[in-house]
Amino acid sequence: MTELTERQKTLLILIIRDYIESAQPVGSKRLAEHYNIGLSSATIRNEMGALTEMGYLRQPHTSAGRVPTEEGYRYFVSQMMNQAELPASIQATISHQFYQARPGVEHWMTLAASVLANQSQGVSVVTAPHTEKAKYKHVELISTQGRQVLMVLVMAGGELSQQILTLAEPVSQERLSQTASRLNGLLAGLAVDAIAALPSRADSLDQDILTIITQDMRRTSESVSGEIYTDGLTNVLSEPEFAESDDARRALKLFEERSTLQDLLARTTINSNVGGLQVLIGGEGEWEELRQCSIVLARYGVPGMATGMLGVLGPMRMSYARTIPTVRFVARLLSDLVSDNIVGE
Amino acid sequence: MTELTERQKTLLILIIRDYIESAQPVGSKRLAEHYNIGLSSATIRNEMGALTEMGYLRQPHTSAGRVPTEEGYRYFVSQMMNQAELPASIQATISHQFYQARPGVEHWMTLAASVLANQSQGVSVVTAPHTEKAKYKHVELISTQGRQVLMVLVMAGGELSQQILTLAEPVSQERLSQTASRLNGLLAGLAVDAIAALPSRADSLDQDILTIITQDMRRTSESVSGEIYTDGLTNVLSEPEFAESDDARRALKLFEERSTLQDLLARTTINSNVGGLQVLIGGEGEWEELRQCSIVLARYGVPGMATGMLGVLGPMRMSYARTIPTVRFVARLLSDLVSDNIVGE
DNA sequence: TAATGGCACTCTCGCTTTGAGAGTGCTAAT
DNA sequence: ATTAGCACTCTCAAAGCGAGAGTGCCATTA
Repeated sequence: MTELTERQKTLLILIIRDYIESAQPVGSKRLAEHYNIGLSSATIRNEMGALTEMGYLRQPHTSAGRVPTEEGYRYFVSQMMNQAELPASIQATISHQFYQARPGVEHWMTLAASVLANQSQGVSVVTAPHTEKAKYKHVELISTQGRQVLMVLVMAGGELSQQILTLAEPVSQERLSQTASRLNGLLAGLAVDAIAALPSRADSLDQDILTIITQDMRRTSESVSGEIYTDGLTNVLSEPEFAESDDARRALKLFEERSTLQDLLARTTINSNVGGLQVLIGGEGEWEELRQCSIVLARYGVPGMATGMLGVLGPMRMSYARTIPTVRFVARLLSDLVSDNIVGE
Repeated sequence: MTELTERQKTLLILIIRDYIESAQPVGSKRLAEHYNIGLSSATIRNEMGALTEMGYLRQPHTSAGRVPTEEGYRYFVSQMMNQAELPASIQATISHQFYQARPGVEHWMTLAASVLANQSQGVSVVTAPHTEKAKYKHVELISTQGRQVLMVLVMAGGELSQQILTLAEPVSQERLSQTASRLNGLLAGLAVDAIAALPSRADSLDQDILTIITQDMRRTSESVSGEIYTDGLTNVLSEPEFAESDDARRALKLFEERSTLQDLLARTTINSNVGGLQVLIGGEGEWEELRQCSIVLARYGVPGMATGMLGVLGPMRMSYARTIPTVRFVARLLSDLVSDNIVGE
């Protein structure tokens, strides 16, 4: 694939921009009229021919305008990756929303998903901060009724896990508190492997709880991501390219089922770092359901401590110019939030 | 509106059943051929005319078959309300799923939503158990880092609320535990009003936490329902009646926005009791977005202690015969779960 | 020699036309 | 009371048709 001339670059970007706005194949005449490039439609036609030859454009049928190929989008995105800051006014609005939201990971995630969905008019997904090597921080045991006990386990990084246990026999709150306090002393800062390696406890209640804690921490460690929040599922339904086919339905289904979504996130972001930003165009051959879609993804958090993902799904002709800066900005914002509020070891 | 003859009843139910299956206007000839009622198409035509006259049926255009009106559906539903148990095998499958799910309200809700969505092929919604008069049960304060403190508040009925607090200055875990323990002693079993009426505490940390607890409990008391879980958003998109118009999108949007959904649940179930079951057909004039939809709703839980809602949204021609028993069964199941695991006072 | 104007050609899209099919209501006969 | 028959109505899908938009190519221009 040969180099693009300066003029071809300008033209290509113009075409893609126009197509993103209008959702309709763009022709040479329309281009020449609407934008005052100093070129006639004939010249543009020639260049379009060249761009088509090189694989950046495509014509739906012999006599329609041109439409960007995945390759074209990829070029387009690579061009705007570096620049493109979110307007200060929008930054302020978003920051403000976070500032006055109720504190708590849960609310931040919901808010982040909502902001992303609204700004980008796409489907957003945010995963809660998560550590791969869970470390013990604190446990609480709260007697509820009879043999029921509510266990709240806090891990370093801030992840929480709650569970209702049913004990073999009723136990007083006092005894539960003592057990919790003993375990807190014993386990503070330990990773799951270290805990598993500990000798059995003499007290049988202590031992039971310890076992459950280990299970719980293992489960947390093994899961690929924290809880998943989505928003804007319906946004994408109004896009014209999804009006007819049920491609949209299938893509949404993918996003609704957490397990497959987790899989997708895991596979695609295995090598993406905090601060980085990744754009998947057309499913990249991997995901049949996403043939017509693009995803903008970023990782946020404090590497090694707790990180999460956030992203936006939209039609392939989504407004990258709007989505990419938004994702980047929200990622930074969440990173700050995490590092400010992280639960230390 | 005069009485229906026995034959008219049979016919009406047959017609609706057929329409629910086929999604197409049903004509007299088709009816006479497929079901062996001992009647000719002409007779059926006459009866259909009568039923149309009475408002139970409608013809989309002069020469198409008949389609049920909302009134028709209402009659149909009222007929099946009493009978209709879920097949034992399905009951067993569902129970089994709950049995082997991880314990915890959060997981039960997710599972309930999933079961409802799958069984009914509609959009499901489940709200977590919630009490209107929140009573204090327990608080935990966990020091995280510097001035950050994680507060976990447990209320009678089992509702949880977590929050990250930022104190004015760092406080040791020991002092936090003492505060928590003092407050637990002081507040056990109290309702929010009683707590608000308490005299100020001497210790300023105690007082600060107390204020936050009060706020939190008030917020919980005021909210109409517990957290909302949904599933199956995409199910409804494959229905033929939503293929073209964006009615589906609007209905889904309604379900995606928790605030409006809460409003809907609040308004429609204000007078429905645990055990009862309510079917909203065509939005009942109240909800423009739901003109083409029906909702099957039930309340579950222990009245006075903690109750929640669950329901299914589908097209007006949803399979009531499948949905109604499922909703009823899951409601019973959740009620049992709540009363078994309720956090006592 | 790069850019342009002109022209013949192609293909889609929206419009109307048309005929088959399904369903109805009415009436006369059983 | 039920049914067979018939004329009538209306939708839906297929087919035909013309306008419009866009293309590629070639001769001409600056």
